[in-house]
This record gives sequence, C-alpha cells and structure tokens, in this order.
Amino acid sequence: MGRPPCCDKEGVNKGPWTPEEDVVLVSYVQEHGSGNWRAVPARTGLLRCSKSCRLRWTNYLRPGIRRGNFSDSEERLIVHLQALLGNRWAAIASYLPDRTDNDIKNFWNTHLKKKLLADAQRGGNALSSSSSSSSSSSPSPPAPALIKGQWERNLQTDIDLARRALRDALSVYGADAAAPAAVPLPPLWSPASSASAAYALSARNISSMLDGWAPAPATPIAAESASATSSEPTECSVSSACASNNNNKPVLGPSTSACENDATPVPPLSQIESWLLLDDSSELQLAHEDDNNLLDVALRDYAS
DNA sequence: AAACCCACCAACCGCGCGGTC
DNA sequence: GGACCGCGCGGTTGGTGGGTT
Repeated sequence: MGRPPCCDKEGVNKGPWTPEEDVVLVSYVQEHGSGNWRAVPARTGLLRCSKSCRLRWTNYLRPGIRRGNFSDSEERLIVHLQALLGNRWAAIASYLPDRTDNDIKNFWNTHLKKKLLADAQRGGNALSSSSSSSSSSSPSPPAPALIKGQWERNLQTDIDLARRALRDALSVYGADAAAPAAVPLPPLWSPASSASAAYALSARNISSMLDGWAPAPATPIAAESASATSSEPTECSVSSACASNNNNKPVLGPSTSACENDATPVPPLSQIESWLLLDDSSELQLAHEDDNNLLDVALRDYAS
C-alpha cells in the first residue's frame, strides 16, 4: 500500500512564500513556539502543508541563521566534515549552528563539489588525506549485528577521526589553532550578495522583527495563557531555556533541535576547539568526571 | 534589445525513524 | 506487535536573476 501524501494537494499553496504568509507564520511561532507543525496550517489559516511551514521556518525565518557568503574556514570545515560524515547535512550543520542544512547542502552542490572536482583534475589533492579514509560515500551505519562493544569502539574511532579532521579544518586559522581564545570567528553578517533579491531583504526584515522576542514558553498552554493575559509581544530575553542550554555547553546534535529559537549565534568553533585540543588521555578522564564533557555528550547522543 | 545560457537557492518530494495508541 | 502519525533528513526540481552572445 502506498504512503498517503503528506498533505492533500487541494487548497494548498505551493511555491515561494509571500511576505504576508511569512508574517503569519512568524507570528504563530512567536506565540506558540516551533513544533506541532501539523497544527500550524489549521490554527493560522495558512494554505500550506505542515511540512512547508516547518521548512520555511527552519530554513529561512528562524532567527539566528546566517545566509550566503561562506567563509574560507567554513568552506574547509564543510569539506572535511563531508569527507567524514558523507552527505549528512544535518549533522554537518550542527557544527555550523548559524547555517542551515539546506544552505550547506546547496553550497556543497553548487560550489564545493565543482571546486573539488576542479582541484582533482588539476592534480591538487589537498583534501584526499581526509577523504580517502572514509571514501566519498556515506559512512556505513553501525551494523545491527555488531555487538555493543564493537559498535562503541567503532563509534570512538569515528569520533577520533572527526576530531582529527576538525583539527585539520580549523588549522586554517593558522598557528592560532593552539590558542583557541584567539581564534577569530566568522563574521556574523556579511553584506547581501549582489544576487540578493528584494524579497530576501524583506525576509531578513521579518527575521529582524524577531529580534527581541523570547522563545515561547515550553508548553502551548502556558503560551496561550500568557497571551491571554497580555497581547503585547514578549519581552526579549534570549535567555530562558535556550541561553542556559547554550551556556558553554557544546551541542553535537542538530542545532535546530538543540535550540530552534535561539536568536543569538553561539561561538561554536571555540567550543569545538576546546574539545579538540583536549589531550586524549585527559579527555577520557574528563569524560568520566564531567557529565557536560562534549565527548560524553557525543557518546550519549550517539548511543541514544 | 533580445535570446540564450548558467548559477543559485528556495521549496518540494519521498523515505525513514521514533513515538503513541 | 503492528498500524498510524508526525517530524526530520537528503535528494531533486523549478523559478529567478545575472551574464554572455
């Protein structure tokens, strides 16, 4: 039996979103928080399927995302991660919290793939060392037949490989790689490229509308009661759950799930580097001593 | 100025996974 | 245990704008 379509085609708009639709969606998420996308079309009156709403939010309207103009360091990080992880864009995007998986995927398909091909044809093989170990295809997931111990060892190997590759990627910062505190972060906002359309600007304006709104309360009920008592927009404080969650706690999982409403880009590289630069032995020790240790988090996330 | 080509990227589509009943 | 549902992910497509002829 075939899978039913995710949304009925009748009465559902497709194609580019209009600013008006964006405003409706943003207003809804502002009030109720992201999640329960199924309810969004019904509760907002948007003639869009839930999937389309979620995509529009996560890829475009969500605050804290940066668009266009990938820096060299980002580029190299993506190349290394792609070599390690394959086309797992969400996983790669988790290392670039202010980039969406869709953006990275597009950047890869339109720029990096061609660039690497051109490099390969020129005989330039700077990246082959990292890509050769895992080949260009996606890494094979843990085989079900693997016993737990084997699987965990494989996982540890994967993590070690990832660390080395990240170390390589981050070495684009030069000798400063040894001094994480001095590592410059990519610019938060680059000027719009020449290709930026007027609507992109308006969409950015919508995003800027979100500057200053706090993540919705955890429960829709709470949100509703809050909005019932006051129709005023919530006071901005990017604090609450998200800020505390990002409080120097490295996040390995997809950034969208880690903190979808976070309007404040976190400095991911410095966190990653502090992890990378841990000496292996001390790292193992820390993994047992500190539940917030990144490796420990990684292991738990991976295993769960 | 018009036609054509190409690059970019927003959005769609289908599938897989996890949770719930 | 299995069916159903909702969400997330990756691959792909189609519209648009810029560049070239």
